[in-house]
Amino acid sequence: MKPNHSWQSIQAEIIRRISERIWVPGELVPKETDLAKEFAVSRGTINRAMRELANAGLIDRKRKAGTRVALNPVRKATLDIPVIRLDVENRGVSHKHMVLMQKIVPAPALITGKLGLATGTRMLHLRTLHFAGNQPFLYEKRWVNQTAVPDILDVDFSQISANEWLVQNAPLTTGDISFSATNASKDEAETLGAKIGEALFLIDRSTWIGTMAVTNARLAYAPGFQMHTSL
Amino acid sequence: MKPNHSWQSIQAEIIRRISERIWVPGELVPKETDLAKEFAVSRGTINRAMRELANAGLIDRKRKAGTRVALNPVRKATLDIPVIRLDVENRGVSHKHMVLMQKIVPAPALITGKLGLATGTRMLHLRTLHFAGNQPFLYEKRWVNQTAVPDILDVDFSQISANEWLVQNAPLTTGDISFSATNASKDEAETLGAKIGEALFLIDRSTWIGTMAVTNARLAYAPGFQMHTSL
DNA sequence: ATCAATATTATGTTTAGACATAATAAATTG
DNA sequence: CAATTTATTATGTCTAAACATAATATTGAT
Repeated sequence: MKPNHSWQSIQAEIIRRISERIWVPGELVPKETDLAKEFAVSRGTINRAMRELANAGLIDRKRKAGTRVALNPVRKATLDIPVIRLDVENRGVSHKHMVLMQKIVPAPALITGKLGLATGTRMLHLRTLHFAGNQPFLYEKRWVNQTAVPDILDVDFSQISANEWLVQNAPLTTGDISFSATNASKDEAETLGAKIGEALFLIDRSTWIGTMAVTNARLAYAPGFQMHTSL
Repeated sequence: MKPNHSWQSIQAEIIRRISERIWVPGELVPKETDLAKEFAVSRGTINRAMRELANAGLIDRKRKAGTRVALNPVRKATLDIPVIRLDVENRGVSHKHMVLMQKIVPAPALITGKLGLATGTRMLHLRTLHFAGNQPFLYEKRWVNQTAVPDILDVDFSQISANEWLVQNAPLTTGDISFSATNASKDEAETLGAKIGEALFLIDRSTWIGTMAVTNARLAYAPGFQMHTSL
């Protein structure tokens, strides 16, 4: 039998029924076998269409209990976290970076705490200023666990930024990110060409390979920066 | 034949091979039929395991050309955008809100511009202060297109916040979000109990149903707010 | 050699059937 | 009646086979 409906068209129809309240939030929707009959497709196709909507939080599915339209659909925004160089270049300007500091010292407790390392662990500390064209774009303070990526000690960071080296050489890390706002310190203001106290967008990211802590980066963006995405 | 490998265990193994560089970025990986043989599963199971990795940007797949490990894996962070009330309650404190202003006036050009409405369009303007426990949490300035959701004019916003009403009554909107940082204005500082100039985390969100603009919300979070997610 | 037509191929989708699993409902027991 | 066991059921996963589709590779014509 040739399919009159692709899983994508069925998914679109399901979304329509939810958005137009033909299927009411909190209520059961027809089961897969019934929908399969209605659309004249196999159950697998219905399952494919619904599975992604469940992942997206639009519907709640439970074995035996059936499928319900979510009461409070949690909207999910996906943020692409590209390499900083590509992030800059995608804005249509050239990227360059400058290493302001590079040393191996015992990391502060704040950092070892976040990464779950012993206090006083000696780590590679880097401060890098990234430029978008001639404008300071991002001030990066990074701590790297030498034990996790020993090769990093041989890297010439004037050639490749630590950010990019790590993405290429320690891919597929797990991690967590937090976004916040902070008033520019004197150091940050001078480095980014901002005024002291000016509001900066801040990303704090810690990454691990398995359970091995790799790096913590504190990214302070120049004033006016916006991170943008669509729903 | 009973499966020795679930699609998830296969996916984990693929991830391992990529992260441990057994499969090198840029290089072709074995084709589905070969992997199916190796893991003694059907091709469908391999496809299921790989498809999600392709969506996640970890691998690039092309018909006939095969599958390659992505050169610059773009990490994707997914942010849950829940109803503000649930966001607060998930932090373990009670939520309440207070409507500070409610009026129907011609919207400023900044707003109509973002939403693609005619300049001077009369819109419902709301200013709402959300509390986490007794602490101001979020100052919301919202513009609503009455034409898109006429029922909103009858809503008692002391009972339900505009945010929650819209999530429930105008679900499945598309939209875009931008995140930034701003220095607290006098109004914002007084409302949120912050100091003038203090750095505030800002979310600006515009939503549409199809091509019909629904609302623009400017959410200024109290100092210290962090938005958190994992990779 | 260059360009267009054709064949090949890896992934994409779908089906019908089967069994697994989790959650509920029903039946049974104390 | 409450607590436990058993049956039921909707979703979750998997298979083997088939056809569709988009790229690439090859062939053939100019």
